[in-house]
Amino acid sequence: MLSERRLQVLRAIVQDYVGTEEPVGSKALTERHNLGVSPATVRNDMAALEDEGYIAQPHTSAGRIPTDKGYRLFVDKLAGVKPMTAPERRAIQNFLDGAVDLDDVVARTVRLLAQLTRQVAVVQYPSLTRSTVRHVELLSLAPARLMLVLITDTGRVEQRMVDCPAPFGETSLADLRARLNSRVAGRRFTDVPRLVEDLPEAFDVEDRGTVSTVLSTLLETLVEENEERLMIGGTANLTRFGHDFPLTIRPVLEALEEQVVLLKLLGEAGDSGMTVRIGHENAYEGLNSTSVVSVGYGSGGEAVAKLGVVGPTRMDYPGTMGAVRAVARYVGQILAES
Amino acid sequence: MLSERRLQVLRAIVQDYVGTEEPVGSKALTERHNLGVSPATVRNDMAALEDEGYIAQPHTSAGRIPTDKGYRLFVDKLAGVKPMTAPERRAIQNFLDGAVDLDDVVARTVRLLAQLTRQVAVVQYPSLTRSTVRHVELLSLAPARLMLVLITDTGRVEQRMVDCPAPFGETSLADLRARLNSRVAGRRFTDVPRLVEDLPEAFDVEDRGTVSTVLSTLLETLVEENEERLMIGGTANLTRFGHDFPLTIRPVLEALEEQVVLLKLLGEAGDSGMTVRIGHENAYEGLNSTSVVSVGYGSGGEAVAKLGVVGPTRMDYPGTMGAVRAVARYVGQILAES
DNA sequence: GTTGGCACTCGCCCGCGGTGAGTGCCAAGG
DNA sequence: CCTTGGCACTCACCGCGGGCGAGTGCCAAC
Repeated sequence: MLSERRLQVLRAIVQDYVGTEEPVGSKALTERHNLGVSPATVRNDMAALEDEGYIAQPHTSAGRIPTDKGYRLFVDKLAGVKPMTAPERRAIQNFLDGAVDLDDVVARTVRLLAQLTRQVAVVQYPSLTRSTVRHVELLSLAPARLMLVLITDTGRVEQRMVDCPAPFGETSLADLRARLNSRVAGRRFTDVPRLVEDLPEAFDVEDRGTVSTVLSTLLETLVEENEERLMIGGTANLTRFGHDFPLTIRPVLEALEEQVVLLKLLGEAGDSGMTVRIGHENAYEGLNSTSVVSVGYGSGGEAVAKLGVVGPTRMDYPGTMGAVRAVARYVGQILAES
Repeated sequence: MLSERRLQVLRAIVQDYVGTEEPVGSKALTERHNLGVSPATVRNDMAALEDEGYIAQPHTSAGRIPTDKGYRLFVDKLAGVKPMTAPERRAIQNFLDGAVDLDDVVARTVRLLAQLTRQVAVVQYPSLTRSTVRHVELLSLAPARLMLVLITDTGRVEQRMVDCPAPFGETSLADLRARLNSRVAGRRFTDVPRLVEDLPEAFDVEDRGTVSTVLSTLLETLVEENEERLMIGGTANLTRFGHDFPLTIRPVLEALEEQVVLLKLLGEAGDSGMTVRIGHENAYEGLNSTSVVSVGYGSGGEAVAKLGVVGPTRMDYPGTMGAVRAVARYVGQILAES
């Protein structure tokens, strides 16, 4: 177990390194933080911290930098979440309040997060599986061609074309529309399959084919759109990454373009509370020198999607976590209002 | 006017520089291209080309690199568009054929372009103003709350909430829906305002407020969504930019996040045929060291939107132009089919 | 107009020593 | 046992100078 002072030394190292981006030595530490001990003592502590794997030196006779393990300890035990200041909170609210629709909310959230944290922001669209159906609409485009429109409680809209096996009259269409909505409106997406199962039986034999087709298209939409979308922004902040550019930045950009990777990343994070994944804790290799801070957000108490930021392991964790948490809260409020 | 051989020398310089990324000298030129003259002669030609501003030397006693003006001449007079090979064409078609909806078409197009050109791809969503209305749908969500759904011939769907000044009965709703569609279905978006102008007059006095609200929401949608969306991809290719990284790449990433800038960029390009903007020809300062190759695409003979790539001025113009043109054609086909 | 020769320029590479921040170790003191 | 000052050592970084070589411009000859 590490003594209290050694933890303080680790904290000081992390803070200084995050600020200066340069390996920090014993002398600089004692000068900038009044630890009440001499550099020699700090050196002993640093040696101990290095033995335990919390810090490392890039090369002999240089200062120390935190390891992933060091950051982990820092985040878990040594640092809190820095709350936003009142003006910041007002700015967040004002900025998000101007949004006109769901796309706009997400777009604004991304910009905001990127600006606040000066890092790459990732925002997942509210998930379909956890939402409820607001309305299902059926439009007749041609005698044997329908359009199915699905509207969610989060304001998301999905549409699909349906080619009918047989012509489908306006009366039948109105009937189907009414029955469908009475069964699924207000219900969770996951419940829909069960709720519409026996619907074809209520129709004439000649219409059953079409009804079945419509239903299977609806179910497909639920499944397909379960491959959720997300929006990213602030990639220009990657240029502040470090000195050894191309090699660090390239895999990150590649990862950011692979939505599958990002979704998995967000998905792996815990469902409740904020998750911080540091360096090699990220399963995806290209993100081994980055940290991901993510949190769920939603209109009620329940999270419908996640958002977060991707930045260098050398990041201001308390500040970043504060910003992420605050933004998630306000987005939740906005969604609840609309 | 430049002699034929001098043009050939310029062409050779561009080709070599694009290949090697290093200033090219007279000796290397005569070795790699059989120009039939000696290095000394080429030196004279190069001096002339430099006088005219087509090439420049980064510093005294180094090889030459093309200037923006040099690239311009190369693109206009010296290079054609390199057609895609048959296997490439098949690959493009196969890849795009798998798309399930408009979003997917755009997403696939971006990936494809980025991969083919190894540069940053930009694809604009088919524009609303140039499209026609397929269908307008009105849904009653609450007694005084409607949802307006607009479906375009390109498969795009936009939705808006409408808060009615007064309750609106189902009969009136069906009436409005029918009248609206009979007037605007199949018509161009730009014609819609004129076509619905006198619609409120056909309704009872108590409904006119709502009808007007619906109509103005519809018109707003047309205008607002005129701020078109686009999708970008392949940003990881920016890492292949050059040696002086951060300074070059940062403004480009910033420009790419500013959709307004990109849209303006695409908008400025000519409406028909392929446009190449080289270096300082781009109005936006951050893109002064990049070239933008863009072309319109559309389902019929008419362009409904644009797509293109952004890359270093030192790019393979014939190959890039070939890829851009080919992709635009196939996307047009896909849109026409659906 | 083309060519070979030639002197010149200048960026790049490499090895050099000086500098200084930082370390590890040790012996002395609380 | 922990802390502290002292001290020798390491090594990245910086600036300097010289050799190298690709590339140039000029010129005289063809």
